Amino acid sequence: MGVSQKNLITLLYAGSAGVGRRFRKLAAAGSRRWPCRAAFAINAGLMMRWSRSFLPTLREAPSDAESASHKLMVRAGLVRQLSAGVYSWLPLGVRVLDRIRAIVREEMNRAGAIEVYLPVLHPAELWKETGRLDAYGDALCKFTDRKGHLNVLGPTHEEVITDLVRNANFSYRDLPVNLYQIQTKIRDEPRPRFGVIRTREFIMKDAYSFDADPAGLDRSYEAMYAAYVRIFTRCGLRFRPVEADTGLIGGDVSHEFMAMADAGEDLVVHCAACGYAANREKAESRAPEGEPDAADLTPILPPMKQVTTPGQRTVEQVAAFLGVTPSGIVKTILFRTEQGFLAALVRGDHDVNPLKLQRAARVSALDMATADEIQKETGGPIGFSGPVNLKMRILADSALKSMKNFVTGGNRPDLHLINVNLHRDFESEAFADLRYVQEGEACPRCAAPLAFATGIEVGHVFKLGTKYSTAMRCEFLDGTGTRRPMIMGCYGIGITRIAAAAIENHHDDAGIAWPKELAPFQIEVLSLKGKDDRIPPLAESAVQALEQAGFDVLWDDRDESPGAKFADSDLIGIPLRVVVGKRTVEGGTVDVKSRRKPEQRSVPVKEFVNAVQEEWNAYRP
RNA sequence: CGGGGCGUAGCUCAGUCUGGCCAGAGCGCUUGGUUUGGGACCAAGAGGCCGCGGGUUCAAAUCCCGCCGCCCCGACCA
Repeated sequence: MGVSQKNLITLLYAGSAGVGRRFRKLAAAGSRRWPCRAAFAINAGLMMRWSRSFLPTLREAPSDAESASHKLMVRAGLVRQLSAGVYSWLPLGVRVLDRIRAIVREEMNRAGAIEVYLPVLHPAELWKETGRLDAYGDALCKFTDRKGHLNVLGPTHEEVITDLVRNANFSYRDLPVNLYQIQTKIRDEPRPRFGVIRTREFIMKDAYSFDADPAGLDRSYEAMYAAYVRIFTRCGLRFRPVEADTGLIGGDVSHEFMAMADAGEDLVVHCAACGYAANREKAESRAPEGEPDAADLTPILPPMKQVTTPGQRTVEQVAAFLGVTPSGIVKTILFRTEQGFLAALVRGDHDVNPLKLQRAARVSALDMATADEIQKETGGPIGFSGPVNLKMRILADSALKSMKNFVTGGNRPDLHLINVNLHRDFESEAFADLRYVQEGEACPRCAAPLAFATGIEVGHVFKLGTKYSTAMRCEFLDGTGTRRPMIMGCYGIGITRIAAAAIENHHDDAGIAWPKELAPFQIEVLSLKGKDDRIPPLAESAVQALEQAGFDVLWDDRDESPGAKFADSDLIGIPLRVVVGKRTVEGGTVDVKSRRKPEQRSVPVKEFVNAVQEEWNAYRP
């Protein structure tokens, strides 16, 4: 008790001096021990006064917010919505974006990628070259300029980067090259949702690699994959790389990086036993073993029979009507392709996966047939299609191999067939995996049951091959003097999405608890002034001591009640909190608290910078 | 694109079904005072094209028509 204010201020500074000097010395010596902190040691950390910034916190979440991250981002004053899927970023949010961008830059540069900055405004001609002006669909924002030229607001940048590289006139000696940018993308999403997770305007890091041969692409891809693991680890995300489908383009490798969270839009199929993970489009399951081929049993099978099923269109209706289970029914789904119509056969309780079907059928476009088309092609109405006497390509899911005496549509109104059997009653052109897996099925690698989980796609790496380089003649001269298309890869990261995913992964009822590397500030100093005018100068000296130690500090210097400050502090989720108040004046101590721990430490002022440093080192992730 | 819901103060919402005092509350904001270690208290205030346009009516936040905006669910499995 009764330490004079001057002494306290002196002590607060003294506590920092050692740390500050140590950082300076290390920086001067070019030490690699604290590469990230070196700059801060020379130029002290940054300080912001709450009262002079723009940090509008809200006690209540806006009514249109649904997910935890959406509510908290608005309440903590990180973002404000302007219109559907369009957000303004406020100072605290901007600082989070800065941290994410810094991590991404560091890791991309470390992986050998080179930063560029490409336009958002693209001439439509470029998009015509690859056919994507039409193929991209309604999500592409277009407008006509004053000269009457059609322009595109870039939703992605394959065309622009490919144009840039083809005009650079690279030879094989210049390859590989990997160019990246951090840029705002515009996509007219049909349904923006979950706050900043799916928006019409968002920040993305996109990288494009150009290689001379497939082995080079493999190396580029692996370098990006490794960089992504580092990036999402540093961002503190609970993530998992999952196998993803690439469609028919090249038939190559693709992985999505999913932050596992309830607010996720994507379904991840994974195996706890062996680590297999894939998205819903790509996921497979192990076929049951030892099933007899239906053909072997043909002689003892009962004859196929027609049954009247008035108005029974869906699998559920037919199953109930005939007293069978959906797994005893075969669904016949018609698709329109560029080569005409084809029928996909799957078990009644299974669902056709158009991507797998497209691949198996080797067609480039696939659309479900309309009711009119079904009537015309099968002779029967929708709901009564079947493979018997059907005159078109028929592909069957592998699960049909072990089925016998099943039910199908009869291609006539109110008619189904029972005791239908493969080979005897109809033929399938091929058997293949044509369906989505279901939860609990056997893992394709180890046969353990597969589990489902939702995730937020925060990154995607993709072996493009030569789709764009061929279409746009992005070529290089190889060692023999031959012109060859470059082999491309593309690699995206949703910058704005990471902020939301990090909050989904790190929050509690009171608010956000930022991962160490994403926090907008490292320390928040609360001054609980009351009527004591000696406290603000003490708080300021504490802030300065922390700055000198290299920390970025937010100082809540507002004239608010303690309760309001504590509540806001928990809400915005700065990792470490330092309280300067009555106890500092009376007892010569400040309170240091980690956002991740329930209790706080009371430490003498002369030791407080070291205590903060200790807590900072212990803060995970 | 289909279905559902909502639109009243900066935020959360009541009032609308059953038309009728000056359109309300809490939070936030301003001023004064009292408070000050977990969203303080008292008092006085400011703040509304009741989403927009049209109609019905003596009278519309409220009823009718049209439009716009926002949110949620779904997007064809025969």
